[in-house]
Amino acid sequence: MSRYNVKETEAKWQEAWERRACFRAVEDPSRPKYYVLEMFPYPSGRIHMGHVRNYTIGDVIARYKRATGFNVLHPMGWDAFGLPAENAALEKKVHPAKWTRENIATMRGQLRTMGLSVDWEREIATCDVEYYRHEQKMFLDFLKAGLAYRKESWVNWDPVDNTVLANEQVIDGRGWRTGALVEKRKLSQWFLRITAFADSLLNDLATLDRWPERVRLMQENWIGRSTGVRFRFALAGRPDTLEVFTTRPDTLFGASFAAISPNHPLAAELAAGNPDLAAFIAECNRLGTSEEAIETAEKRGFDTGLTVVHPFDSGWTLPVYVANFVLMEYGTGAIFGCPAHDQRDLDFARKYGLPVTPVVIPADADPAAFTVGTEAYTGPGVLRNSRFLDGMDVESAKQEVGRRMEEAGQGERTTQFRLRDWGVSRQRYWGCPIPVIHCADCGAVPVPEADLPVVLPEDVTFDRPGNPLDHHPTWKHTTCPSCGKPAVRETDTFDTFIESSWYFARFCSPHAESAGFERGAVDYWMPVDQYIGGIEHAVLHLLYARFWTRALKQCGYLSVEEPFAGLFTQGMVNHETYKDAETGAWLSPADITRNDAGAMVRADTGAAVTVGRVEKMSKSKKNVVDPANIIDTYGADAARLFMLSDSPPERDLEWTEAGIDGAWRYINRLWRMVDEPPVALPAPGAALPGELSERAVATRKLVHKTIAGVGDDLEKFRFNKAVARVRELTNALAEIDGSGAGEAAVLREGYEAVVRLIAPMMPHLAEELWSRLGHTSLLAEQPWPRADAALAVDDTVTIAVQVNGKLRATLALPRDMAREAAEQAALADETVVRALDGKPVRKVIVVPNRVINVVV
RNA sequence: GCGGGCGUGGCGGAACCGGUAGACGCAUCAGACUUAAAAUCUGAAGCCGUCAGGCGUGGGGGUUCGAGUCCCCCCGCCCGCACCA
Repeated sequence: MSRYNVKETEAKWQEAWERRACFRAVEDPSRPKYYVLEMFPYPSGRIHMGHVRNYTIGDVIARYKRATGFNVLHPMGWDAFGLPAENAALEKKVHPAKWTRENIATMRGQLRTMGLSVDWEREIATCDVEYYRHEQKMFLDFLKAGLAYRKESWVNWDPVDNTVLANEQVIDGRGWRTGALVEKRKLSQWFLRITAFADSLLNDLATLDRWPERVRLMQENWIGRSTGVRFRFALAGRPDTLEVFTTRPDTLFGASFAAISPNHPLAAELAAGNPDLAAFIAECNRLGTSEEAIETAEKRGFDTGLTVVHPFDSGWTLPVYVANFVLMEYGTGAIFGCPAHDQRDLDFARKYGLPVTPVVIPADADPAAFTVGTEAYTGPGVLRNSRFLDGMDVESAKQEVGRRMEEAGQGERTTQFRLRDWGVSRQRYWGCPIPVIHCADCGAVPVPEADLPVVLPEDVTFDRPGNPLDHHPTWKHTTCPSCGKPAVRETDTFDTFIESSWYFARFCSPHAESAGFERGAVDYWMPVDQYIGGIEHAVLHLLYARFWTRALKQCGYLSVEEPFAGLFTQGMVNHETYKDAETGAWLSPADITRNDAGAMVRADTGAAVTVGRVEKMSKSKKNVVDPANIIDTYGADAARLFMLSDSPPERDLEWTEAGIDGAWRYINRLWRMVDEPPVALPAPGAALPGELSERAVATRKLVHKTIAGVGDDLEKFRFNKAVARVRELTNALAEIDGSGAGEAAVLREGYEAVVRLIAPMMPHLAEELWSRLGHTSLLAEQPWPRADAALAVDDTVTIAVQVNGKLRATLALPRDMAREAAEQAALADETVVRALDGKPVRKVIVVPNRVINVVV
């Protein structure tokens, strides 16, 4: 018995595909295109199981779509700028460029062993000047279009990384990478006007019907649109006004106070002459935004002594508080409080003894008796105690107040977003230089297009904290493009989310020199038909990419608005965790073995091991399995099969030794079956004989059902079901000894079907078996098999017979049998008769080809 | 707190539109081959019961001839957001 030589075989077919350039993508307007893209990897050093899962899923889609006639673009590249390279520079004294390029080389080699149907000629790395020079140009165009601007602003400062973080990089008041408590600093920063597209980014989510619902929801919440009225209170005894934003202008006659944020300019002004207030503000800021603080923070305020005048009654004034729950970053940093209809305002009012006047009464409540206790009423109802609004519903009252405000010039109806503009300046070295020069006289001047690219210098040192670009002896010194005087370059670099905001377009023409991409190529390939990646990018990356695409469109670069027509978010790869029972130290799966008693112990010492929860593979918990080792031992196909079996792709997958063994066993079983058939098979392409045994006919039916089923499963990302179906067919084929009429021919048909159906999942094995079946063509270039629709349906069906809904028998009957005949057959069945026990039949329900229910 | 998702054998998971619950795999057990083991092959198996049969999809109720699937209430787990006026 020969054995399947994985290593040789996988290498052989990878070379064959390469030689034939099977996966090279060429624009061809006469054919329908399909762009499959997995989120490109950060070159961290080695590939991990998450990559294997991601790229396996993408490759199945790419190979399947190619076989079904699409012109497929399936590229690969590197998200190569970013902090880890600088950390490596500090820790290991390696230059970030060297570290990054070496990692890319390693990981490229590892990905190649997976046998991905990738067009490697399109490979890009975002740290190459050939890549990032184009985003410098885009940025200049955004500047001209008013989509980029500079503003002095408070930034989140990570004291460990010495860098600015975006709001979304701050989690519970801590840096997302370092976990360090974030500080506030004021710096001049570049911003991209993502809010200019807030409406479009929100509304067009509805058109993304091939995106997961929850991703759309998360983006919707992130953008956070709300409509309301922005208006100005007159401050009693002062010439200025206090501007507030409200979504409930209808409750204006229920107002009992106004409140401003501790960071509001007015608060700062008042604090200057009031030490108590200054102390209160300082305390609010100290509390910060930490998880605990928000959860338990009590509503607290400080009465400023100022009052504002009610906009519709000059004789009515409201006290102005500084309140800890009012955010400076949202709206105007000031509100009016209506306790009866807002829980926060109610908590506040109860604490400070402010009046609570209900002005919206539920339709079914008695207006005279309706009161608000400890819970604010936020539902619909009829306006009361509200003068000219009395009797209106909430919506009309909102509009009426807005209208009157606008008439009086006191305010206007507006839309407010939670989304803020995207701060893109980073005080880092390993990123794309921001193409701007600072001149003492002319200010921030864009680098002229002719002077692009601004190349990131590589001769830098990391011996001092802060940004090496800043310390570089010559790099930043230049002359002002506007006045010619000495000036300095911007030493900040771009947020690396910028590179990943347009790489999908670059893949369309990765070698274009005069522009980031050629118009014709992008028009042909974009949008990405199927994008695949982790859920962790649900908001940031995907929102930025959607924004950048809109900005590019506005600047005339391309014609699409949505970069990703379809999105699939895969689950994580998990593994059991292990700890030394005595020391509590995490142990890697490689350190564990089973002793003779079957217990988990340390392989080195034999000491007892505690088996912990199944968790996401992570270095910190040491529960990682290196895919390179797996591929080296079992081959790429086994790893790929394991990734696709059992767990649906959107769910988490538990990596187990038993699972990879199972995959390996199946590969060998299939190989043996095809390599040593029970009878000699007819030549490839030979016609089926006219006479077929009953078993042969049944097998053909299963073959064609499986072909139809697997295609359907792959279309719907049900890879686990596709695998199950193919295994079912394999089991059936293994039963056939070839002795009956026509069985040898049916075995060939069946083997070929299995081989072709597994090709997207296990391409090397499939290619090898295809060749062993006598074909000289490459399977990678063969079309997807077609199911014979006539064979894919059964002419005998198994019908369940129930008595009062309980299963009593199953009958094999011809498909589409007449109801009466089916009913007779059911009533004649022995077990059914016994179950009826002579009782009169009241009714018989017949569901054709499925079930017969006898009711007694 | 708000929003979303999930709950099926020992385990991962199937079950199209309300119609035979447990496909496929893992683990387990028995048998064959072997001096033996591994590998491989054959077979068993939701649970209770000797059989007849009964019970079973987190729990309780409902709709229906029929419910894992639909409706109501409850429990548990996971994810996202978090004072957004």
